[in-house]
Amino acid sequence: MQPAILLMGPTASGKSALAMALAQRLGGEIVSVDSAQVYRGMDIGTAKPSVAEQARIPHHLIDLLEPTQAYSAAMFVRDAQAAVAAIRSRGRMPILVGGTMLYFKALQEGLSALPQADAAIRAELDAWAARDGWPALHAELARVDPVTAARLPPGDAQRIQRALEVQRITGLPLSQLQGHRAATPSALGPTVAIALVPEDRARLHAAIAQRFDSMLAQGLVDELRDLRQRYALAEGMPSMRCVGYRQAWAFIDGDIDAATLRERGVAATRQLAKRQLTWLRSPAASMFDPAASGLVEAASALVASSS
RNA sequence: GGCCAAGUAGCUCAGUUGGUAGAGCAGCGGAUUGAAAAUCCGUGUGUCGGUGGUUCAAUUCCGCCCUUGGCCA
Repeated sequence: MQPAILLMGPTASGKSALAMALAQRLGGEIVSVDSAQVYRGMDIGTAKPSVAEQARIPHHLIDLLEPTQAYSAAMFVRDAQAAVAAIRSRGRMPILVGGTMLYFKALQEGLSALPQADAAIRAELDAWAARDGWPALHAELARVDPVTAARLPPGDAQRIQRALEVQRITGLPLSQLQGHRAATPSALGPTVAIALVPEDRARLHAAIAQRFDSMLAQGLVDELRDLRQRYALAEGMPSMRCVGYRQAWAFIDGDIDAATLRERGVAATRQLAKRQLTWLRSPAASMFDPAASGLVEAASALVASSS
């Protein structure tokens, strides 16, 4: 079986261009590993491949949902496995490219058998937290799942909420359910992993600033205005928490001026890149095959020639 | 040219009634199991514009100089 290529790296590192070049050369199709590109209409701020690019090389897992909906790591694993299988069945090479490292990890290691999110329970927990604060929910978690509570800081709202949610739905502590992981190595088959790690942080920062400026010039703010016109969007929705959109939202509402939008958007992108680099350095990254084949040299050459 | 104000962390600023300084943001490091472009944890030595003086001790008081902004010529 042909290996699947896993191409990961921080935002603005040139992943997409490299993926296109690889797909062209190797007869591949691209699978987006990106939690933001799944939303329809969010094109500029997610640096989504253009229509022309998508016509040239087939892309998967883009434009899956309305911006009012929510995606998840589990849905990604399901969708990505299906996409990889379909690409292989056509005799082509799957090229998974993106910066959502949790998705790569979930795909490679599998997820425990846990219930999916429950909006009603989350709303209830949010109301509780608004009244008593997250430390109170952390205390509740310590009662029903001491192991998870010990692992989480009292301020980690999202994980505390998830742990309580799982406990309520199943009646079991998350820590117990997370014990065994439903690994799915066979689904992905052999892989070759390539990580694009920028050699110089200052240059990455410059590229990020330049790219955000170009998004603004392309009409990021107007794109969001149109989306808000067409959909009943709310600030807390996963799609609206994406880098750039969150800041543009505040600008449209008049909370910040244009200079602040630019400054905060660039900073948020830098912080995203930093977190992505932390993933790449972490022990979790060693789950990926040490990229040993000549593909890596070929990829490096492509990167060099394109930059 | 004269007068006034301001020069303190990358940025915006606080502060020390004289005992060499601290917030927010940024940056940096880390965590990461159905919202992950999310969520969270950790991390603050900087000729306190320069230089002379007073003092046991100056970033703080005084003189001179430099820079920036404002007002007057």
